[in-house]
Amino acid sequence: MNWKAILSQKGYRLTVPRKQVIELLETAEVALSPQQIHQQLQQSNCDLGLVSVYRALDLLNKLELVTLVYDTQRNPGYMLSTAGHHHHIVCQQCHKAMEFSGSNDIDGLVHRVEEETSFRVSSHFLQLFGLCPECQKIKDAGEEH
Amino acid sequence: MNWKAILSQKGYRLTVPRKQVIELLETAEVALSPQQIHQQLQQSNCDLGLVSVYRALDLLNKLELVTLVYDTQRNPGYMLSTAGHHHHIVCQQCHKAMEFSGSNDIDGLVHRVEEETSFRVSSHFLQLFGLCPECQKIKDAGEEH
DNA sequence: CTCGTTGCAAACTCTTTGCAATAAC
DNA sequence: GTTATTGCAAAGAGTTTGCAACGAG
Repeated sequence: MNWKAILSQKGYRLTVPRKQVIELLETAEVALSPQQIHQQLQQSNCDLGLVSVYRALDLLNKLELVTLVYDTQRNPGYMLSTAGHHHHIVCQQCHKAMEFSGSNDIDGLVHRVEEETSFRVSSHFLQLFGLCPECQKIKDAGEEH
Repeated sequence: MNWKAILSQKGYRLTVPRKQVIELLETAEVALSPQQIHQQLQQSNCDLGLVSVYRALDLLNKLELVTLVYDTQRNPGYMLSTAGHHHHIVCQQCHKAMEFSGSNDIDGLVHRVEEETSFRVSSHFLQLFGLCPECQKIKDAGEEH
């Protein structure tokens, strides 16, 4: 289940910009914004336009190969997605992001809210913010004495 | 616990634009974007600048008198907030938004994720999307025969 | 009277679009 | 060769900022 197969299966081409964006995201633990991706690729001597980054991310997002998350300031960040519906926890300090599967836990809540509000719930967005282990250590060390 | 008291207590002035923005939000069931607020006030012969709407909302948000929610397209919308930490359910059709209190239900999830990921969770963002009762009726009626 | 606040215009950031040149297949 | 895709430049949306004029306390 690799991205190349998915792309060509749907009639999309395996182009250099798409390859570079995916390869960068594969090495990144952190969710990256379009601008960050562009910048980092420039520094790796990949001479692609910012517009292509946007278009690659749009497509990959549409194909559910990447996921869009937000930091606490609501800046967008993209990361590779794994199968299924996932939520994300984002480090407020270094912006490292991890997926977790939380749908089961939310089902009860969704049902309660449906009863309370008479809305019919079709989707949800949940994101946690906090500190990753590394940034906790840094913070704790900084707070000593 | 009215907004006038809160404003003046903190040294902010009770100005016309702030009054108009709050009064509009008091009558609105729907979460409104800065632009929508500006437009609707213009139509009510309130001649205030869009910039003032932004600044009023910024302040009111900072004072936690209004809350910022998003629709499925990630357009921002402001609504009056009630006390405590709340989440929102937003109608995908008419953008009507309602608050619900869900923190208790999420605590278990938060603890599980903290153990799974070793992150320390400090805040979360949860928003549900769906159809409000009215839009359900419209949709169901439209789907007949 | 004083100082927070407004309104305008201009700047800014992020994102999208049109179109000719390019490259995947 | 055909057609999707790129890159540029330009447009667009939404938001922020500087500053003189204004008005709430």
